[in-house]
Amino acid sequence: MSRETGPSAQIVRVLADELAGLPSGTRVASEAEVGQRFGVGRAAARAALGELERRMLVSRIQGLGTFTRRRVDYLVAPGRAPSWSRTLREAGASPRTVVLACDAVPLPADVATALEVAPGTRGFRLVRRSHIDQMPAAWGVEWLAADLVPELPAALRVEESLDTILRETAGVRPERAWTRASVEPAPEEASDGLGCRPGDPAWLMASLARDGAGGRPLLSTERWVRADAVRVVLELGDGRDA
Amino acid sequence: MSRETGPSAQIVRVLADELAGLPSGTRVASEAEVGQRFGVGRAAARAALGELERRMLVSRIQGLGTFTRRRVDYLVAPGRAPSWSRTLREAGASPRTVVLACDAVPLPADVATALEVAPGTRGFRLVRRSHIDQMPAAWGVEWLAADLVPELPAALRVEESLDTILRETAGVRPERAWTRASVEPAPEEASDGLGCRPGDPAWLMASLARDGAGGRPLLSTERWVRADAVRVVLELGDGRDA
DNA sequence: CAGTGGTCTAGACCACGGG
DNA sequence: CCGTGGTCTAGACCACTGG
Repeated sequence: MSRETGPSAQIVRVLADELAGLPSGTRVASEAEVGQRFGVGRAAARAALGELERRMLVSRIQGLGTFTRRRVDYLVAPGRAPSWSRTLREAGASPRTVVLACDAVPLPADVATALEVAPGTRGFRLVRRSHIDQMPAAWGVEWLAADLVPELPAALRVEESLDTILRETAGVRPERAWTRASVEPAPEEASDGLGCRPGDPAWLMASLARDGAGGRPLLSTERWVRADAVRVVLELGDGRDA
Repeated sequence: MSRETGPSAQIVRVLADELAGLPSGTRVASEAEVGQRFGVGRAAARAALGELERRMLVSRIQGLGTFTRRRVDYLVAPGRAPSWSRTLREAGASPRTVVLACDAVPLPADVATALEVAPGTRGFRLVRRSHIDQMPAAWGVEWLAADLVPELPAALRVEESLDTILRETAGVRPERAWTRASVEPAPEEASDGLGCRPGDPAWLMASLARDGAGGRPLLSTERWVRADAVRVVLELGDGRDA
């Protein structure tokens, strides 16, 4: 263990230690600065910084520089509220969500089945991107029947949280009924929405929320979540164990 | 979309298409061959092959070459059997597990608590590595009380599957009671066991199995699973939804 | 031994973002 | 405009694998 394969491995270790204590968004030395400091060429310095990015310790932005980044914990477990906004706020982050599209359309067959309504029922197709500390972190499509919140577009201009809108306007209590999650290299469609490069690891999460009172399906979502922005933790259990 | 940032992006697309149909383990062109074929230098060819590795389409082994690789699906859901071997065999893979350590020791406090026995109770600390198609895929520690299978070391020399041993020797019916899973850059400890490089994305899965009849805790595990070897899919749900 | 991937240097041009 | 990261070339040495 701890084999040295070259100078850059040592640089990675030194920089990773130094970064450990810094707040999120702090500027990190540029490739040229790292090269001068450790007496290596640009390629070695670049390899070291690239390794830090692969380990999700920094983000590198062309034209801007390299910055420390934190991963926010996002616990998904039965019985927990399905709200992205609230979950992240409780974790100390400042989530922002922007609406990219909010179209009233007939629900496609598979969505209608999941929402337990007749195919072709009017609904909303919502495409949104969520940011954490100004960085894109999640992107995806959400579907819901139109009769739940007929004035959804107007409501979204006032309140970002779909969970809150459903509670206060539709008078329902959304609960996580079903979720499927995995990690995939982001396809181009997703990396565009996430502002990352194709192939970067990302969570693909599909879920269905039901009304706590009555059990009516409320919301069907399929979202991509950047793995370098959110540490998704999934918990399956009978509740007896910590 | 589909912006061209350089020759290597095009090479990636071409090679990814060609690889898509090949069986797992097929040899892929070397860096030199790719460079000659596409008329680029070794750096560009290397970048393209590295990108394919990042996308989990190939494995690259120093001194050997580059080979296609498949990811095996591993569905984790409530009610599903917790057996690694059986789950993967059903997925069409040939799992092998080697025992790295099997020590009879007093169970440490946290494990004893999880297994609901008195601290210091005699138990087995099992360290194992699992392979899929001869490639290391999982590694980790498993704990169980010694009275369940007093002859565990001998039993493991005959039967690889801990699930089978528990069923046939201890007469219990292991069921997944609790699981926590996330994805982390593999720390050095884990990357050694997994035969990958530190920082490669890997699943960290902790779980507890209970006896289906009686509910006694049987097995507490903490395993690392290579994300490029296994496509872990987690499902939380009430069973009403597909 | 030859061939593979892993690392590095030196130098170049480009794309991007901010002043 | 300058500095940033992204890409590329040409060339070198090394570590590892198999025959």
